[in-house]
Amino acid sequence: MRINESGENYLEAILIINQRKKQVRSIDIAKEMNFSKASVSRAVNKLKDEEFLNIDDNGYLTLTEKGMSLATKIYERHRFFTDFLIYLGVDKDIAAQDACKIEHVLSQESYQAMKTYLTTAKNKNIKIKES
Amino acid sequence: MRINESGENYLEAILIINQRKKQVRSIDIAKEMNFSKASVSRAVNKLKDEEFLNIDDNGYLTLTEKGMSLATKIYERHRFFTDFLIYLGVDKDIAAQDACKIEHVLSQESYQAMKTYLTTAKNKNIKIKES
DNA sequence: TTAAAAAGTTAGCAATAACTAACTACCCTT
DNA sequence: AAGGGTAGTTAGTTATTGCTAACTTTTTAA
Repeated sequence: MRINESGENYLEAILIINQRKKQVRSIDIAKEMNFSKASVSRAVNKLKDEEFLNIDDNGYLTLTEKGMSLATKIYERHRFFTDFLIYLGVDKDIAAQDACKIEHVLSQESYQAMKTYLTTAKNKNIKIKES
Repeated sequence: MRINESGENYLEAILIINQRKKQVRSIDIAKEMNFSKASVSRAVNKLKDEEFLNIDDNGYLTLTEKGMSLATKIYERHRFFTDFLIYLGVDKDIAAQDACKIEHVLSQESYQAMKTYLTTAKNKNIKIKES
C-alpha cells in the first residue's frame, strides 16, 4: 500500500487549496489539478482507504495526521527546490515546474545536502560582497 | 509518438553497454536493466519503429543519429547530476540513484543553470582556500 | 546427430492512472 | 412541484510498462 507520486500530488493539492479556502472538496481538487471529477473521486477514495484523509458527510476532506505529514513534506520540498533553482538563476515558473517533478523522487540525503549547501553558499556570497 | 522516461532508459543502457562491448543485443539490455527478455524485446522494437535504433539480421542494435543524440543527452545529464550531488556532499551511490530519477525530467534551463553555477562555485571555493 | 542452451518473439496478465459517459443525490429557484 | 445546476460515483476505456508462459529459431556441444 505504498503511496506514489500521484497520491502525493493529491495530498499536496489539498494543502494548497486549504491556504485559500477553509474547506476542500473533491471538486476543488479537480479544478486545481485540471483532472476530471471521476479521476479525483477515485483517487480521493483510495487516499481515504489508505487513511491519508477523511471525508465527512458533506464531502469535505480533512487530512489525517499521516496525510498532513506527507503533504507537508512534499510541499516543503516543492518550495525548497523552487527556491534552490531560482537561486541558481532559473526563471521562477520553470523552477516551480521542475520542483513539481523532483519533489517526489529525490532522496532525503540529496534534499538535505542541497539545503545545507544553499545556506552555506548564501553566506559565502554575502561575505564575498562584503569584503 | 513522444518518447518517455522508459524509452530514454533503454537508449542510455545501450550507450553504457557499448562502452564495454562493441556489439549490443536485447539480451545485454535485459541483463543490464534486470528486465525480462520479453519486456526488452517489446521496448526495443518500439524504439526501432520510432527510429531511435536499428536492429540488424543478427539482432545487434545500433543507435540512429536521433537515438544517439538522445542517449548522449540523457547520459551526460546523468553524469552531471551525479557529480553535482557528490559535490554537495551526497554519497556517490545515492547521487547516482537520484541522477537516474531527475535526468529525464529536469528542464534544459535548470540543467544549464546548475552547470553554470557548479563551475562558478568550484572557482569560488578555490579562491577562498587560496586567500 | 541429437539435445540443450541462448536469444528473441508473441500472447496474455497486472497495476497505475488518466479519461468519458451516464448515473444518483441534493439544493435552489421559479 | 418541476427543472436546472452542482457534486460525487460507477462502469468501462485507454495507454504505459512491467511480468510470465510458451513458442520458434539458431547455435553449440556431447
